[in-house]
Amino acid sequence: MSLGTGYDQQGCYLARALEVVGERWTLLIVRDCFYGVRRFTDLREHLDISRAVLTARLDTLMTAGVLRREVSDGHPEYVLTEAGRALWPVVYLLTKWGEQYTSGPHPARVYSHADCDTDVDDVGHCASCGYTPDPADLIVRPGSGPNAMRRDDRVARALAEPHRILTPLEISS
Amino acid sequence: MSLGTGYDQQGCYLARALEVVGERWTLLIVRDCFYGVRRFTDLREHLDISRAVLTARLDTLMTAGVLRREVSDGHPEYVLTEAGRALWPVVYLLTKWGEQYTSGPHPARVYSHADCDTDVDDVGHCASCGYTPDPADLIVRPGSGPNAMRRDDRVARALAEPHRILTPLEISS
DNA sequence: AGCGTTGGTCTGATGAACAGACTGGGTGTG
DNA sequence: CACACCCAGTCTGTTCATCAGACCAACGCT
Repeated sequence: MSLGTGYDQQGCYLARALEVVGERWTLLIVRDCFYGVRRFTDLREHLDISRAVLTARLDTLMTAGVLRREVSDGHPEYVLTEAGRALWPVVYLLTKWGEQYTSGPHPARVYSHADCDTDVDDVGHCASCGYTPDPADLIVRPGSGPNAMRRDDRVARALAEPHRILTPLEISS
Repeated sequence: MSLGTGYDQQGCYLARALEVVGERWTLLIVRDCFYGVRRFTDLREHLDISRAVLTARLDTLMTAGVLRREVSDGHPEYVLTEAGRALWPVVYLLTKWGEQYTSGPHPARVYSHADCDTDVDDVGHCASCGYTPDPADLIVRPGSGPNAMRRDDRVARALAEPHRILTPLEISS
């Protein structure tokens, strides 16, 4: 996509957005970045995605301005830009939609507002504070349902602990 | 997808949601359904999608419970179910994201609350009523920017008039 | 110098999407 | 009735994307 084979409706911004985040794997990569995954190998291992495709996706996300590549102590890290962080509501709502409308009522992960320790609702609103917190002010933790923690890789194990969104995840080597 | 080649992370509801609405064309089809497009040929013509792929997508959307097929006066019509209508916030937010973060600041379409005639904001909220209206209570109209109305098919012409979302679109033959 | 880890690229096989031809049922029209 | 036309698909051969897995270069460690 994005090379002329895209949705050819230049007037429509939904089509434009989908050229960036509508390809296979892309939104899952973005979600992992929100969870604090930043390294090539960690993304690859957690998503079970081929190296070539991951490289391609990171490239389109970078040229679209969703991710930025930062080299810290020799290793590249992929971090969300402003445009990338603006995708949080989309990721959150789609996850909630999947929870409600694809079989199984047990949330795989629960999100709470760090400032007041209240779980946010289906649209990301914090009832006790009366507003919708930034993703950076949310804590993810695994839910209690049987669907929690199906995978068992280094990233999934790190996410077994409550973790603040948008902060780097500590991944055991 | 959905035939075993899907994202193989059963614990994650985002992945589940993407198996339904994450394929190429799917969300554009859903958006057109919100706009009141209901017939095979109209979808095909407006989206410039191949017949085979449109058939496949309608099938997965129906088995996922997003669309329902209703035969009225001999012709099948595809209408959004409850689960399908629940996708409105996702469609709306992604469109707004595309507007903000892919070049070009001119909204292709503008959405207003039918009850009070106020344009809704970037998260779909109506400032004068103080809540977020249902999609069925919104009116779409083309924006004034240069990006409005690039296409010129029967559906695009019908959408040149202000139109209430989720009501069938009158398409000239 | 040799080995492991990280972050990739390259290659051949498989699967999905595309354009365009074809089909089959219903609907007017002469 | 015969005929054309429209609508909603299916079928086919080609092109393009994805996949698994091999390969490779840079760096660090011992």
